[in-house]
Amino acid sequence: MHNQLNTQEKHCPHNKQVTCGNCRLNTICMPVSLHIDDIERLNNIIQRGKALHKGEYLFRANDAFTAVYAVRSGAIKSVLLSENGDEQITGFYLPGEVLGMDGLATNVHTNSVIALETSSVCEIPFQELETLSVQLPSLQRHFLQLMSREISQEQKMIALLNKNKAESRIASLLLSISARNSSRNLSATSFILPMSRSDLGNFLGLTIETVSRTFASLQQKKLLQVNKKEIIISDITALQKLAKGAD
Amino acid sequence: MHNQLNTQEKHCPHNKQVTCGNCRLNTICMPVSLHIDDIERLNNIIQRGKALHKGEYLFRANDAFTAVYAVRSGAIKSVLLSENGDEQITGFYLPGEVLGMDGLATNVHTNSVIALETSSVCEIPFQELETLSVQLPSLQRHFLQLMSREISQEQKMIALLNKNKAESRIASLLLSISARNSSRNLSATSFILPMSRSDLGNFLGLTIETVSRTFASLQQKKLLQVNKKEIIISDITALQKLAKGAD
DNA sequence: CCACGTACTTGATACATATCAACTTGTTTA
DNA sequence: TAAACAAGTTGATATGTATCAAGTACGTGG
Repeated sequence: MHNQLNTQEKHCPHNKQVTCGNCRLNTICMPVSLHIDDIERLNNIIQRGKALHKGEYLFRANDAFTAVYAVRSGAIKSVLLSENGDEQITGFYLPGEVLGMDGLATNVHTNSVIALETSSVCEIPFQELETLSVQLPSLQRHFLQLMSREISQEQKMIALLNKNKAESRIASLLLSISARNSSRNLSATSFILPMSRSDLGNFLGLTIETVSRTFASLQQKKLLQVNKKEIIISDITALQKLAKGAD
Repeated sequence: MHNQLNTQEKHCPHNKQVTCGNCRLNTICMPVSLHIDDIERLNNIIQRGKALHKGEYLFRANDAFTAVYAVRSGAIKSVLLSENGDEQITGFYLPGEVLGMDGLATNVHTNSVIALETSSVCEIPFQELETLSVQLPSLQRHFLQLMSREISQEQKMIALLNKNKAESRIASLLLSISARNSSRNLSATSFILPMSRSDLGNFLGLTIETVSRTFASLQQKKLLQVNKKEIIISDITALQKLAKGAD
């Protein structure tokens, strides 16, 4: 029922004729101006349609780094486990987004990556990607840009955590998901959160109680309607103001 | 007087015969197994010895991205300015470390980069680096690894900010500087902090008062001796425990 | 040498959010 | 259907750090 909102993204695992060339997400995943036959070459190295059920791992910390992954459908989280054992969610990944570059520095993944719901991903073997990049400078450029964007995102996250209060953090996260949905031609104001309150709190550095209270407060202020994981943004301007505000 | 500790790193701006091949920092900056003539080619594209005085900008947010930079001597901070005007220090860079990749995604820098003390940097024009990378796969690899390491670092930073209290944050930062000094064959237990309390607080998400009190407390617990910016680590084991500890 | 500004320290109080606890709701298992 | 469990909500209290305020130490320029 709720899932209906996502229907247009449901991936049919038997639909094997999807290619990078005709993938609806290619403007997000690989928005690089490649010649049609270059896209074909990229297409040839990609393993499509690896399916994951909710809670399943795509890879675990300390696994060998062999590939990066593009999310095709569903939603995925990446988790860093610190020495003292507790977990830090380092990102949520939605369709069209690329993950797994954390393993590049040491050839070993530092994060574990887990499906938040039934999902599918395209696997892009790194060695082939690297080889192909040498021949296609724009592909190399694109890949560097992907990583640079990740760095920028995390820097903004650090600023968010250092300066902003609970309401502002929640507002920022909701706007981030809203914008990413919007770029996939989904509603910017009405969507289902793929993650639990606990995941949200972990990611944003808040307890689940604070997350819960903040949703209640935003709802009371008429900026949102919250029903379980279903979010309707009623006043996106106010939400944006909140997200920017130093408090 | 204090600066004596750093004497061995002081860069003589007139010493033009330093090359990548003989640079004492090349194991940190470009620890890539290049043939001797490949190092020479890298050397040829690098502009050496750009000098900066304390407080001077290397580049500013919104400047065009044209190069990355390796710190040769001194210390440098990078600062992200958010929409509401307040600043977030996103990193401190010590000799041998590479910065400036924040501009890659959009060809415009998102950070401003400022010298914390008299410093010098090597400028590595990005276009040339990119061209050379195509011919030298190990250089390309190395550059990707630099970026990946930056991502990992920032993820750890996010975890630190989300889970750890003031003492733990300060301990982590001191240990980070200690380790980086150590890798340059400087003392791991006795050094001069290049940044102000205010910079420290900004970076770690603490007020300067809290930074000050935390130093006082760590000193009282006999983990440190603090004298202005001079730090002597007395009990590095306890400090490591503090840094890991969830509180 | 003194006045001034900047960086830092120390103390008292306020506040946002963590923590602890009880409860609700929905879901799975027996 | 009941029982057990997981996820989320709501309330009362505790706590770490921000904020406000006053002061000290140091370096600079007059």
